[in-house]
Amino acid sequence: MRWYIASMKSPDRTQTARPSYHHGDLRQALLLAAKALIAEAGIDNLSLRKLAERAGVSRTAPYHHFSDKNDLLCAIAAQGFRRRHQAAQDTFNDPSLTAAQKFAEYICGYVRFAAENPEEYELMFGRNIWKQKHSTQELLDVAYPCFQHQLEMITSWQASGLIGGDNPLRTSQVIWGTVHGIAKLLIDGIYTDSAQIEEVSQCAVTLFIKKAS
Amino acid sequence: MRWYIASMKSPDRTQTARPSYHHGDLRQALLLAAKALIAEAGIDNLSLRKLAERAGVSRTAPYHHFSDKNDLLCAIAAQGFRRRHQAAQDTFNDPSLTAAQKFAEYICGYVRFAAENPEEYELMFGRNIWKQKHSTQELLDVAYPCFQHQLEMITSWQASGLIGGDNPLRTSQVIWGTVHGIAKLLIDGIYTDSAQIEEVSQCAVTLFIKKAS
DNA sequence: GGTGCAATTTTGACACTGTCAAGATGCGTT
DNA sequence: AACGCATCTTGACAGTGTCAAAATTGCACC
Repeated sequence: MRWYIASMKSPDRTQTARPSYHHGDLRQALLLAAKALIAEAGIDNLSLRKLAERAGVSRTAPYHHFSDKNDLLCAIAAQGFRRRHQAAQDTFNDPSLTAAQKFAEYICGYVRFAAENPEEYELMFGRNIWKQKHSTQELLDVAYPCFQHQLEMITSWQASGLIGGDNPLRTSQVIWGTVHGIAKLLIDGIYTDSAQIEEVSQCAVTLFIKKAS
Repeated sequence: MRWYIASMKSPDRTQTARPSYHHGDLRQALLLAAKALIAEAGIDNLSLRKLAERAGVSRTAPYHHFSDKNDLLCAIAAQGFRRRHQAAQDTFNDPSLTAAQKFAEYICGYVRFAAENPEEYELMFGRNIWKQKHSTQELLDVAYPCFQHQLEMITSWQASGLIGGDNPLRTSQVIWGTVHGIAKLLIDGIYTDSAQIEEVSQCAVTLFIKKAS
């Protein structure tokens, strides 16, 4: 009966009211609540304690579903990679687009994705996650194919003569760097005018595409 | 005489032994000690308390020289901007270099600077500093001319026909994005092999320089 | 030389964080 | 019905940034 009292104290549970002492699907509820909290106040203001309270459980309950705070963040980042990977594959496999259109959509779509989900993108590429051994195996398993797919796309565009360069790996590293850098400068508030996103992306496209001259 | 006892407890003071109760130049000592600590254990592991202990003062002493932890970090970041700005100016004003050489040196030098001072670079562009109103006036005063100078350099290279694009602002935003992105991916450990730095930078140079054909 | 002021430093305290250990609770299986 | 195990809670600890009030000292002025 104790949980009922706790439920009265914090009725603002992201998920539906817990039907019993055991939550049922706390892991999912935590992920949802975490994303909500991050969207409200940013990553820096996310604490496991606030998160637990939001989910209507005690402080240490999350530790039975995530070994660590970092583990939770990696799980959210993994979701982001899945979404981005799916979107990139969709445009690349769209038969109604020319190679040039696909390339332009890759560049603009990448930056747009980061601009529309700044906190999630920050999580996906935050230094705390990738530096050293902080990344979960799940994150690696999801992120690596995403990186690989990027490499394949750019390599194919280069092979078809759409863009310049000679070494495919190096070229794709540069282009990835470009979109990543634009996204970062934008998210971090250094490119203050976020209305210019599309223009900057478009400029990048024209700079990389080889002129047919 | 209390300070003497304190001095015995933590003799590892970055600066020389404090000659009196008043430190003399605690602000400078704190900046030095902070950079040392960051170099040892990274930004995330820097706490004001450890820093104060390292400098041989009490926990709250730093608050009389920096209003905030963020204020301290901004001061370190400002130093980084000054160094980078100086280096960029030096190469740009070097009369023994051609425009193409200057451009290549700008790209490679930028990435090299970030790779050689990863923590400082992280500080200079960390989201916590630029997001919202977290940046000090001093930081703005130092960083803005640095950004401006970058814009001028790239604009001049574009005007001389060395690199493509039409809108100077957009072009320089893309190129800055490229070097920033490469640097970030490198620092955050996503481009694992740091021996490729120069190759990637060089590839970026060749991708941007207009072929004389 | 003594005195008072202002700069500097310290001690104490508070709220908050991540995380561990030990106990409580309830579901599923035997 | 009873046991085991996954799940959740309470209690606790070390660490963090930061504020308020007290202590210490250097310096200018009489």
